Amino acid sequence: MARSGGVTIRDVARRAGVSIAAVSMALNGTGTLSVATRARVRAVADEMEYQADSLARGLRSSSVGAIGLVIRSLDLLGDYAPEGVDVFTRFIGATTSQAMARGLSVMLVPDLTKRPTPPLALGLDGYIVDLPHVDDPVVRLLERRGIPYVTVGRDPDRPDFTDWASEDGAAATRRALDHFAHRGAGSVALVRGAGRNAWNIDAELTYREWCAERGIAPYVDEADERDGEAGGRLAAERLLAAKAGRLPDAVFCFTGRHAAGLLAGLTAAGLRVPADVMIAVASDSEHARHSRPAITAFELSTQATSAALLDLLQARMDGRPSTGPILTSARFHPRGSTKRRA
Amino acid sequence: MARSGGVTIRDVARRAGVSIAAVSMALNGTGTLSVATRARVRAVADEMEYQADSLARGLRSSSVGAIGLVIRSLDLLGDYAPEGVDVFTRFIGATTSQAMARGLSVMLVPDLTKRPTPPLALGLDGYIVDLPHVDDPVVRLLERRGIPYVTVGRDPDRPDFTDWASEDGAAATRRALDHFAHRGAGSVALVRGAGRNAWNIDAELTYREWCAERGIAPYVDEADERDGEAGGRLAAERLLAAKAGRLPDAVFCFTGRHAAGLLAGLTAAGLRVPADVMIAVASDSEHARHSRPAITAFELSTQATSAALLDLLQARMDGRPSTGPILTSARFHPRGSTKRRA
DNA sequence: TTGAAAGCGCTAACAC
DNA sequence: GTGTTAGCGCTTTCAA
Repeated sequence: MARSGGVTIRDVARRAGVSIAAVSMALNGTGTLSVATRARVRAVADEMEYQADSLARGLRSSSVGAIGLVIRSLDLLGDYAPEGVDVFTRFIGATTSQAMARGLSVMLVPDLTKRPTPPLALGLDGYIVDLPHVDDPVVRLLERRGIPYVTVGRDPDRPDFTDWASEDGAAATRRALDHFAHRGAGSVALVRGAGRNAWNIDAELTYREWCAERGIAPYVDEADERDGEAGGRLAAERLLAAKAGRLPDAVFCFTGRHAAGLLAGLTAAGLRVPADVMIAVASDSEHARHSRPAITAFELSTQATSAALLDLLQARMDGRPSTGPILTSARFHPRGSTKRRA
Repeated sequence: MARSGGVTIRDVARRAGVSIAAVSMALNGTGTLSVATRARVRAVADEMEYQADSLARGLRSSSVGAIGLVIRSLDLLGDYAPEGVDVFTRFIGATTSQAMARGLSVMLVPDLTKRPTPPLALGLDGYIVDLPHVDDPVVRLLERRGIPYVTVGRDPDRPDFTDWASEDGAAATRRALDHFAHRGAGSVALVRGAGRNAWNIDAELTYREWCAERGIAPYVDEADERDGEAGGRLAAERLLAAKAGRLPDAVFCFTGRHAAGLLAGLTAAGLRVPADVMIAVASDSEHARHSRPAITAFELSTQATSAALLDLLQARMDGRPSTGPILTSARFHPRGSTKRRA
């Protein structure tokens, strides 16, 4: 008791001289009550500042008015506030604001397949899963439990699943590669993340297509997201070792920290950016903005993506048909790292 | 039913050949059960992947394993993902990560005094209130309901309340002002936010003290946080009008957007920064970093503050005595906007 | 050492 | 129209 302030439906019923059922109906606008009773009950409830306990209500009605947000990349990173990575925190803020506007609360949930399961995690009305990876246990769990969910980026395992929204990664990748070409790059390398998610998989695909179209030999390296800048530096070393004399004219990275590490690694080896090698990154970040030179990057359309996701999720929760997938476009910010004469 | 996956305590009891009470006791380590029974029940529960429904559990035990996070500044701003403001989203990420490490879930809650009350809001175990303002209804509500809470920044109304943590605003303000003085500033103006919170109130106090110590006439202006950059531009106009011939050598702002607007306004009026006027801001942000010149700013120690708050909150929830308040120190980043010869 | 039973606060059938 | 009643899944006396 008392958790919701002491005053329960029983108190209101007593005071209004009706049954608790009448109170419930009056307040929820259900059942068949006379207008008079309904009004009187409402008045009494207001006066007593009665608030239905959402726990108890949820227990009955299987709906608590809250959704969960799982950021798979952070689960894998093992750090929910990584330095210099504001992509996720922005996304969280945007999603929260959009959800609140719809009367939904948002709960940040860490990998809910790990024990102990975060409290309330399985009681939420729905989920947004950011970047599910191949064979993702979180998606499997939600699926098995029948909890509605939508994803950021398609589920790599289920081409038929349409409840997802995402930045248009293919468009961004092409834009970056064209930008390189336009700035005189003949060969372009790619440093993708290690995570088996749509973001990494699809952008690599786009890159390979683009190379094929131009008869360029692709060079794809992979850096672990968890390694952060160090991962980028390792990629630089591998690149230098592999392509010794014939370094690519440009490198496209997927994460800000890799890009920053790559920049540092190449610079340390005596190369000049952008004169010798250009660098661009698929998602803007502190690292991209603060490197010297600043790294050309895409600013994600977080607000639009969040709104799309909530539209999709609410449709799912209400049993309406899916209108997904929904693609949003990132804004391109050319910076010093690609500043060459066209 | 089914909300937690279909398998209930009843199923486990049946399968283990015991009563549901025995299952509850076995799993919670309560009551007096034989070691054998306890073990057997646990085994069965594991095998069935049984998970207690935290809603139902909360209904009985008044504890759901989740805390709420209310960001008052965002409530007032009316926008939960304002552009160029990453202070809050960072804070949310940091708090969530720290909470998860302690087995707590975090729910982001908008102003819970507004109707309709966000679901679950009143059922949470405790709250972190970011920057309560004078006469804050959220604090009053939590107080009245007896829900444990801690605040970021002291509650301006209750000097005796010790369950708070914060950046050391006084130290930062002094540091900025000294930095100005060291760079040759004889007069310094202040542009504070309009919010009646500890952040604004205390920093103004520090500023006035600092001025008094040096016999400098204080100039304090106030810009509404909701106005963003435009608010800073208005402050610039007022400053130009008020101090016509004798402009201050430097201005200290409290928010990144005000600082950026101020910079834009002064520049538009033909003034040069930092040559004519220096600018610094109390909290780092996109605007501070991206302005030209970049604006000298303090990078808040988000992680440390979050950790401190959770320590305090857990103490409160467990009924342990308070060890607050706890102050953390922001890191100073001198940038172009104060780049004058010392 | 165990089980039966009484609720937590609420909603939704079903009687009246 | 309105009230009675049976639970939702769980914890916790209290008797056995």
